[in-house]
Amino acid sequence: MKEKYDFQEVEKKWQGRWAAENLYVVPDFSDRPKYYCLEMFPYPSGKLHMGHVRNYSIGDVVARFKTMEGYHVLHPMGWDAFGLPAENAAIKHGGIHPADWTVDNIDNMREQLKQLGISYDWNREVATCHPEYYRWTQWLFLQLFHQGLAYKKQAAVNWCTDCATVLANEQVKDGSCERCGAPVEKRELAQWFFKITDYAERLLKDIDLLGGWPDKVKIMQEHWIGRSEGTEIDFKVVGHDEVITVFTTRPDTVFGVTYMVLAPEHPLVEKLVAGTDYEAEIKEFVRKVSNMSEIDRTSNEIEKIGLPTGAYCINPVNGEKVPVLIGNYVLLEYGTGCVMGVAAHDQRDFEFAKKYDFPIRVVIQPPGEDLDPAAMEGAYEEEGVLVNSEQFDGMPNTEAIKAITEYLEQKGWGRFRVNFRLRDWLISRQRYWGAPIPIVYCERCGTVPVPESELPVLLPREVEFRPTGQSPLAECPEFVNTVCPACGGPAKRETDTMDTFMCSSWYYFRYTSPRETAGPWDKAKVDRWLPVDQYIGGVEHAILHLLYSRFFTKVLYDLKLVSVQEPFTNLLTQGMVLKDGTKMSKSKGNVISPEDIVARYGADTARLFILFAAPPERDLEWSDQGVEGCYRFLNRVWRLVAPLADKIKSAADDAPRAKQVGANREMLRVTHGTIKKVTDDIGARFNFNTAVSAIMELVNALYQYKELPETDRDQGVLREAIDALLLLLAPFAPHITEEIWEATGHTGSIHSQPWPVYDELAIKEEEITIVVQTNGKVRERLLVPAGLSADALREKVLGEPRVQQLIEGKKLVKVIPVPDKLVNIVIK
RNA sequence: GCGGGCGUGGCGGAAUGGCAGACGCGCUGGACUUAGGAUCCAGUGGGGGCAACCUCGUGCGGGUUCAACUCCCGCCGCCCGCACCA
Repeated sequence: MKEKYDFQEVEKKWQGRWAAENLYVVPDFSDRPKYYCLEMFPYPSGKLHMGHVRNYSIGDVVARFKTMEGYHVLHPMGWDAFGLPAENAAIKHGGIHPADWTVDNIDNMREQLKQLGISYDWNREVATCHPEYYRWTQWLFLQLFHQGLAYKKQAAVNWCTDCATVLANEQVKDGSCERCGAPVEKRELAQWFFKITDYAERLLKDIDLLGGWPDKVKIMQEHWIGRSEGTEIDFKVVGHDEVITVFTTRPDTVFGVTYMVLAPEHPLVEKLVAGTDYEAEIKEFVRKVSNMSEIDRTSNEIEKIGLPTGAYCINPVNGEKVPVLIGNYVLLEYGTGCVMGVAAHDQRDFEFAKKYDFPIRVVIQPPGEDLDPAAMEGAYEEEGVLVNSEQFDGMPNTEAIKAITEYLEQKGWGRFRVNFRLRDWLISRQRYWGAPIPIVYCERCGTVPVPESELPVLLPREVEFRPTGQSPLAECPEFVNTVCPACGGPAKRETDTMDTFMCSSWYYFRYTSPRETAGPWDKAKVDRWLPVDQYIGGVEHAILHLLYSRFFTKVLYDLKLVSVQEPFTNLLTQGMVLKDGTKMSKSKGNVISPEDIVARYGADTARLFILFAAPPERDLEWSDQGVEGCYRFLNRVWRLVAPLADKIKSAADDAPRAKQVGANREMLRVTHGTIKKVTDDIGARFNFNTAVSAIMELVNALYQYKELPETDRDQGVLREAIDALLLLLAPFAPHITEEIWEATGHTGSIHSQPWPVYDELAIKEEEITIVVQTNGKVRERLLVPAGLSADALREKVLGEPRVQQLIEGKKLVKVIPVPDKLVNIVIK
């Protein structure tokens, strides 16, 4: 073994050998229990960033650990390779084709991942932009289409002005594009949607099945789905043959309605004002509102404005005529796009009514109080008893919710209804670099799905990349013009491509049979591997990717294409990598490049630091000095073993544990205690940072131990300790441990060894230092035999002269013995 | 506004309700050395004491308990998510 740790040489050597020996290639089937360890695949943006390094280092520890524990582990990697940056690069730099740009980036990043020594089965690599992959993305689209789950409709959709394409609801953040931050507008366009709302109830209910997910993510999804129970009530419009249907969660307040507000874009508005004095003003207002950016529109600061339409509608329960307005705060997308105004019992309505002088009618009376509408300073939203509500007077409002709904149903004026916040998933994108939607429009046959046998609908290579608001495919006649699969007549292809979240909603199935050509996957293989046992990635995907993937899995389950209802059993959302307290970004100039770190310290150091510096789900503060420390530690391990390697080689195979005494006994104890702690920290707690610190402590103990005179130590004990050290460290620092493993005379890769098992007997202490407290304060430490019962411990401690001194002259109130830990003596 | 998380030395962070600060960084001292920014050893929360020790200490204020960083209640601060949801 060389005297000095040359990480470059070591890492290169083993990366080459692992690849040559196919060490990480996983067979499809095995008798061993399976374990599917998956990290979110990256968008091939060019280079890995520290977030990737963290994500994949965590996954690699889990995968290697589970492999050593004897599981048949699937640990694949691939590329979320369609998407805007490639196309934007083509627009910006001319000359470079998105496909070439993407392939170059993939090659580059694959190389980086290999340099990190992550144990991927590269035979299973997939890239979503590959025709053999998107062929099946298109195939899956067709399955949804045939199920009636894919449909095209004209709708006011989110339009990113910068990306020049529509966005899904989930991709709009604070009224801006989630990706580029540009303002989002509303546009009326015909777009393809997936009916994820059909699955809203199941997506919500099955959150219960996600025991291994962080509560935070589950709550976010719950909120996003946003189930609420309420009542729909029909209000007839005076003088029109129209009905305004309103959704409310408070049908108990229906007798308190004094006006009605529609969303400006509500389809009825135009009809109600046509030909009236109000028409001009309303139309002007609607135009103004719909031209506002999403940011301004949804801002809380904005003043609530209402305009009368001149129309009136009839409250079915009391026959009252109430005015119909439009209001800028009413959202067309939610509920039925209108709100009934109950000023007395809704704070927002209250303020609105004050501003426009609508009557405030109390219909819920708080217990023991008499609300005076004139004196009210805010709405009363709590529970109470109904008043001014005819036959419902005197009923507690919680009961009235049900009773009034039943009454309305009986009369045919309304109905119980569950409403969701979740909208259908808009999957059309007016961009080039995505999977084409496999649909053809024929003048005679209408919308015709491309037959499965004609997939994939290939992306043409030669197109113009100008962001015009139309897909570049639309300007490519060779692509657009086709024949109708149904009648053979001339037809035009759909030119929108699919949201890339569609590609990433099923890739984890594809890994199980990545080269399958007869279908998207081989059912037996999918059944072998799914569900994913551990999924690891950033929280930023808490809603988008994870919700879409759950939706896909449920659809595929219903189609009997997969046998699981949920794709990911356990989810770990890793924290961000920060520098100087903030996210690394080019503009802040605080980016640390993984390449530099690997070049300077090696992959093992980089991985070790990132796992040591913080628990995985918390944010991690980057520290150059911390990296130095980890580098020092690996050097320390090297220097510990280097001079001993030859001796260890020739040591006996087994240290006779039972016979060891003194320092040897202690060394064994530390060794096995460390095995126990590290096994628990990785396997049960995912606390890699404390696992690493336990290994560091083992190394510290070994440094002490090796300084002993040779006659005082046992070669077998030393060897056992060093073997354990290497095995425990192997998932974190795979290269250096492999090198030392070989140098200490082992044959076969360390990564194929069984995980060490601790010996209960070796850990067992004969004597333990316990703490003696009086009134909860530490006063003494005593060495007592291990395993004393509570009673024996009490007697033993009270019998000690030093303890006698402590309690002398005091009144003994109580003694609490905690075996092997402490004794607390309560005295007065 | 609603929901979630966090708050512990100079720093990153440890502590199934049971010795607060493991491990690492930094710092201080020592050893080795021509030299060390290498390595090894020791020390390192505040205050007090020559010392054994004493005392205070986990954002703040209460509570439960023999015992609270940990559990409960009320605040304060920071971070994240959602946000006119009818």
